[in-house]
Order: sequence, then C-alpha cells, then structure tokens
Amino acid sequence: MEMQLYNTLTRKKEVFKPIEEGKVRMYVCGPTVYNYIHIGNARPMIVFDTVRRFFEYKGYEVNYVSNFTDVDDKIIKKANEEGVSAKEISERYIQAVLEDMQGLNIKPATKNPKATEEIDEMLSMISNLIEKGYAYEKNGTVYFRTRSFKEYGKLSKKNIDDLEAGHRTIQVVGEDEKEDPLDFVLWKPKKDGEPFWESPWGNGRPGWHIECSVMSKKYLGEQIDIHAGGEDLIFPHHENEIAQSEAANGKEFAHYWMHNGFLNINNEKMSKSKGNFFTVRDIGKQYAYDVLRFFMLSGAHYRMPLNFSQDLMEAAKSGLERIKVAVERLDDIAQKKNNATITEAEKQVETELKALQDKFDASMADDFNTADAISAVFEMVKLVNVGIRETSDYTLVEDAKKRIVLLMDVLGISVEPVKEMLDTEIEQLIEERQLARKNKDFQRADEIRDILLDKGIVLKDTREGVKWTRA
RNA sequence: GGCGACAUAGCCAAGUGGUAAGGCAUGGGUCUGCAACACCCUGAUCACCAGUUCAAAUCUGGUUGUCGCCUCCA
Repeated sequence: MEMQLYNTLTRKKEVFKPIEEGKVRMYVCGPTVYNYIHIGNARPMIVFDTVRRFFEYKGYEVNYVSNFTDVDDKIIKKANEEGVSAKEISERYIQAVLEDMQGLNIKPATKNPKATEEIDEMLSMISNLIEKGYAYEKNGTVYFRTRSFKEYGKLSKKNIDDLEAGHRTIQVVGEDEKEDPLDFVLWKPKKDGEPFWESPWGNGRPGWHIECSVMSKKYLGEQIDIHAGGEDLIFPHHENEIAQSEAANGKEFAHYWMHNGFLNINNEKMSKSKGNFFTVRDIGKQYAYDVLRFFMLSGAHYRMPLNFSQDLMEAAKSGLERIKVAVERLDDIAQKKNNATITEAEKQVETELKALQDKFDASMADDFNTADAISAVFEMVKLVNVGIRETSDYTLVEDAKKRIVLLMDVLGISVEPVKEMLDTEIEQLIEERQLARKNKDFQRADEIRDILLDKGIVLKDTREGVKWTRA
C-alpha cells in the first residue's frame, strides 16, 4: 500500500519512499529533561509512536531514535535551585519521562541517546564544520556561519534577509562578537558552576541544535527518512539542524519532515503564568492514560491544533469505553465456544469488517488520519453490536474481536479485556445475590449490591450475566 | 512587517469537484424486579460575497473572524 505523508519541507503530501526498502529511519526530537513532561510534550510522543506503529503494522522495520536533551540552561537552573548536580536533575526526569511514556503505551525507542553521552561526536562534527568554513570560533564560542549555508530557510520558508531585519532589535549576549546576527551557537564556553566538557575551544558545552544533528547521524546515518517534532521546532531548531547536517555531510539530511500541531488548554496556549499548565501525571490522576492517548488521536488531525478541556476528555473517555465494552462482549461470547452455522447475514458482517479495516488502513496511509481511522473502528463496533449474537459461531466472533483489537493496537491502545480474579469473598457475595434474585428476595439482593458498592465494586446485570467494574 | 494555518450540527471532528463519516451530548425506544450499564434509533447544506463548472463544503478571487511561528518552547 502506498503511503502518503505531509512533508513540511515541500508543504505537500508526498508518497513515502524509504531510503532502504522495507525500512524506516526516523528521528523524533525528544524532551529537555528538567521537569515532568506536560501534556503538550506528550502529543508528539503519542503521534509519532502511532506513526511508527502503523509502519510496523504495514511490515516496515522501524529504527526509531529519540533523544533526551540532558544538558541545557533550564536543567542547570533547576539544579542550582535545588542545590544538586545537573546530572541528578536530568537523571531524575529521564526516569520520570520513561515512566510516563510507558503509561502512555509508547513503544521504547530503538535508542534514546543522551546529549551528554555523545559529546565526542559533537566535537567532531563541529571541527568538521570549522574545517569546511561553515563555522568559526570566537573567545571560546563556536558559531555556525548561517549565510554560508546557501539553502538556509528552506524548511521554514524564511527569507534570510527578513530574518536579519527582524533580529536587529534583539540584543543577545555575544551578539557583538558574531560575524552576523544570524549565526547560532554550536559550542558555548562554561560559566561558573556549570557542567562542562573539554574541547579544542576550551571547556564548555554544546549548543542545542548540534545535539540532534549528531545523534541522528550516529544512530541512523547521514541520511534519514523522517525527522519529526513539534511545529514550534521548525524554526530555528530544525532549520539549524538541516544547515549543520547538510553542511557537514554534504547530502540531504532528512527526506520527510513531520510536525505536529500544538496542544491548547481551553483554547489558550498552555503556560505556567496562566495557570493552565498540566503534566501528564496531573491528568493521569483523573483519567486513565489510554484515555489521554485516545483523546490525542481522535480529537484532531496531528497537524492541527488540538484543544484540551475537561469536557473533551470526558467525551473521549465515553467513546473509548464504547469500544472496550463492545470488545468485552465479543470476548464473552467467544468464551462460549459456540459451534454454529454462519448465516448469510454473518458472512456479510465479516465482509464489512474487512472493508472497514481497509478503510482504517487507507485513512492511516493518508498522512496518518487517525481521527478518520478511528471512525472506522466505531463503525466496526456498531456492526458487531448489531450483527453478532449470543449464538454466533465463535470463530466468527473471535475474528471480529481480533480485528478491532489489532487496529486499536496500531493506535497504541489496548482494548483486550483484562481478566481479573475476584476475591473469593466477593465472588461468594455475587453468587449469594444471584440466588437471592432468583428467589425474588430483592431486598437481600440490593443489600449485597450496596455492600459491594462500598468496596468500590459496581455490579451490572447484563444479558451476558453479572459484570462488575471498579468504581 | 514576514511566513503559515484554520472557519463543517449543542460540542469535538472527517471529508479537497458528484450531492455531508464518526464520536460526545440531547431526545425516543429495547433490555431489566428496580437501578446502573449496555444496545438500537434520532440531527447540519458546510463563516460571508462573487466567480469557474453540468455539478463546489471541496477550485479561484475577495471579505470577516480565530490562531500559530518569526525569541527558550512539543
């Protein structure tokens, strides 16, 4: 199947053609680890993990690299505030990010390089850029000579002269020593109390942009298929990466640039000052992580802005529940292992399920239209709710269930019913209640239901028998 | 000032030339001892104006409105 994805570089949807047949090399800019990640950080993680899962579902082997920026002004600031080392801060939050990602069902990357562990390669690329005349050193700082890279601005579609005009009013430290205000830092000298590494230009640390160029090259090669991140990274981060990598390697860096839209809170940009700043953990206290993931994938196309609110999360929660309940029902019916003849109507259900899976695939293959793909899943749900009965042959039922579970897995959401053993005490109470109901002793039956409710067990008398959930 | 995006039912949202997917909510119904859950059914001519076309939400031009980037930021 041909896959199309929107390439920021060309501002068009393009047919995906991998560098190496059957393989995808993708790099996703990861977080700077100075705090717990917020739900805005979670969007690219979820979106691009889903991109990866779809490629894998289609048989591609994906080499997925995503970095941790573990040396940075914000990390150092936080370390100073707490009176601990920068390393302690970054390690603490890398651990936290990994936990959050696991909660969000984000597949572990093939490699999560850390900037501080790749310093040698950074020095080497910087030296290379200096040798080729693309960079220069002044008082311990190495700058990239922006105008020397002729294609600068090709990703963000910025005119280099407009940029310079815009910058004129902004005085940055070190501005005077730059050859050109547009030049950006590859290596900066250490200040007191900052972590540093030795370099030919004195002790210091790398600039932000060079990290990704280096880590991408080391783990994926000089040319990669997809480079992804939030849309705010287009300029200057990704523009600078292109300049560095293409100047150093002499070939096109990434074929496809993918960017996700921003997440807003109640239609406003999330910021600490507005008090609408939520970490993934904050939300996790109120909603299951899969609800957040479902919300991100169903609420809007990945390139569009996505609004976050309590109401929208509630809607996502209800919608996901609908899918889960349908799968649970199929699972219950399948357990019965009915052997029955498959009716014409049921054959039709199978045919339509197959068609809906094709619809799902087509939507995903069209620039990862997850919202549209999810609508196909909902159509499957309705189809099986109506078309599959208690007495249906179990092979049919299992097939239907597997299909829905599979597609939801592509989206990184597990809808497989979780089988939990009830405590024997609770089990006995439920049995006793069933007996009471049978004898029409409804007073006792309700009493038992209340007892269980106190323990957080909600009973549901469904057509398939008594079910329970934890409140 | 430069670059760009968006405007579809109460809400979210898909759809880029052939006559409006899906979800949430609402209302109606089925099931049930009751309740809860669940399930089924239920709604829009697509910001506005002009144009192209046999045909436009979908293309072109304009208007209005909302938003993003241009500075650390997913």
